[in-house]
Amino acid sequence: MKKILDLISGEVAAAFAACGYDAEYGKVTLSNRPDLCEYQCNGAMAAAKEYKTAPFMIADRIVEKLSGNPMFSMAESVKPGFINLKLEGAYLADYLEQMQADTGRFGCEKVKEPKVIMIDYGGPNVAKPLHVGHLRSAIIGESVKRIGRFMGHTMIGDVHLGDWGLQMGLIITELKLRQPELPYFEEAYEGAYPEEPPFTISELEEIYPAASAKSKEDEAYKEAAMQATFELQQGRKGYQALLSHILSVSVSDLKQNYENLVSFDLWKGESDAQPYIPEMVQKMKEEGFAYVSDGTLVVDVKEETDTKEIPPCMILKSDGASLYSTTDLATLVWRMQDYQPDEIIYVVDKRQELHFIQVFRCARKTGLVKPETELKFLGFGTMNGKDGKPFKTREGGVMRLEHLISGINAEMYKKITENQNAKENLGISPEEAEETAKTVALAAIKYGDLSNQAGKDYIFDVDRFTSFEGNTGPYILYTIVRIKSILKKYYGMGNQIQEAPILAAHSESEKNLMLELSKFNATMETAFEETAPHKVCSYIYELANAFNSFYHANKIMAEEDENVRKSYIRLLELTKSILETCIDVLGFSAPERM
RNA sequence: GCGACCGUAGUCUAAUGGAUAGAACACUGGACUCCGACUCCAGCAAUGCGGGUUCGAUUCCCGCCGGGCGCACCA
Repeated sequence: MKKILDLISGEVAAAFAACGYDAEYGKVTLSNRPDLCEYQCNGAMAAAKEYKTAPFMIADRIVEKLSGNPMFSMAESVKPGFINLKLEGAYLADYLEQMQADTGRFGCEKVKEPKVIMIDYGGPNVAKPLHVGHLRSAIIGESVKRIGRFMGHTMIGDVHLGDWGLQMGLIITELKLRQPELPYFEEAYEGAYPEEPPFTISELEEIYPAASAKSKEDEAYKEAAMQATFELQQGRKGYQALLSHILSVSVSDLKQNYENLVSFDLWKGESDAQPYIPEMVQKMKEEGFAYVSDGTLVVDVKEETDTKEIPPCMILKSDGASLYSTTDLATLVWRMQDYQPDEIIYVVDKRQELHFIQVFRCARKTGLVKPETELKFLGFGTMNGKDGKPFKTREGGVMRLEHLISGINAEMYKKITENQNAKENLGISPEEAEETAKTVALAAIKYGDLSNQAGKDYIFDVDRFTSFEGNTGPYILYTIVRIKSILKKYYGMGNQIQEAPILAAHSESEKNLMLELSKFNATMETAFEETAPHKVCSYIYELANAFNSFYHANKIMAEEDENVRKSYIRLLELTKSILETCIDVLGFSAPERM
């Protein structure tokens, strides 16, 4: 289905053309003065210069041309040259009728040329617990993936584990110190390694920070860790076996922690890029891109238009070990080979932008990706606490993700049960309350994050996010639940709405709701094009508001005119479907009651 | 030092170069005999400073002030 703005623009553009002006000037946008009109066209002012005519003269002519057009209930020109429009109620009702008939899509067409888009998000480190820093990448990445999928693209989400750098060397070094008798450290060992890992997840989580701390104080220890990293990368068997243990223990733990939060299509890591490194490096050398500088192997990525010196992209350290850039580049090798993506989106902390500029430029220069493959850096800001500083526990440490989530679950559970006891007793059992609390808590967290522009820092305020009032996830869910409740009651009384048409609006609040509903397809499109989930959030907030205003201004079940009543119910159905579709692409869902 | 980013009501946040800068929280005042009042309605209140481009600037350009960030052998 065409977007309503395009349909309107079509009419207005035709009017411009009929008056002898360029149809391009007929572009219509949403009004920014809802008190005056619903849509506006500013083309007359832009056209004034070209045709050397006063803008309001042009606007007057266009308005005259539009008079009698069944699409509009109002078309007027306002000085200096605005063209203000209101949509005819019957036209809008018909548009919604078509939307509802378009099951599951509600008027939003899939793209004509679907792309294969890989999305690199999550980025947890093995052997380290997930902490709040991982939350944004997961939430934003998941939503971008779902929005893209809704638009018809093939979206492939890859967790891109941090499993290859110095951290692995640190763990090996520390483990060797603690359990030197293990066969993994015996270089001449020929036998099979044990199947059971020599540590549990909690031991692993303790080993890494301990090793990391030691390496900062003990130079020799750090040397050993770097040596172990290098040997692991060179394929030393015992270390490789240890790596698989670390991975298996860690990944099963990560999967558990990510459950319900996000779902990755691929569980690849940096280590999966290792097999591609030697050949990639060799090729870069042969083709003259890579050269030795200060003992390291680098590729220049400067460009003439740079306003500052962009350091070269480092491919190998002076000891021959690979590093961050190396695995990111080699990861591109297998991604191109296995999936031939048209685009790759990296959802990463914005502080890493320079690194990705280097990697992207290097990949292009050395031909790792096709020239037409788009590499996009979607940098997100820091999640701060109420004090405006990076989010910490009360003690000042890093907050584990599972603790953050369980804390909010408990908070929501409290609210739901308190409400049960206080005002409306819906007969929710403790078990249902617990499930519902999880659903609402997830919505609170995700909505709180996604309603901000990704690139900006934001304040994670538990009290605000979990509130049922204001621009919050729970408010959206409440609205959905309320609609479900009304519909349930309506159908429960044996009512049916088959064959009932959606009627033109009878009131301002109803028309406003209908106008909001009609924006669905345009919202999804821009949210995808701008990789901006926050646009979906502000849309559903406005839609929820429009619904609640309508609800208060009109009696739905008690409406006397049966046709009007049925039309109202159809609006509720459509509102519910669209809200549910939107929260689904944001990555959460609504309970039956709350 | 160099570079890029950000600066909007008390707080938090939105706005393809357009009209009177839009919400939320907080605050003030209203609305439940009724479909879920965890709701709704009304009010108060903001573009860091100074130039420039434009018919028109939160938006584009320049300078200043303020804030966090990044600058090759961590990831």
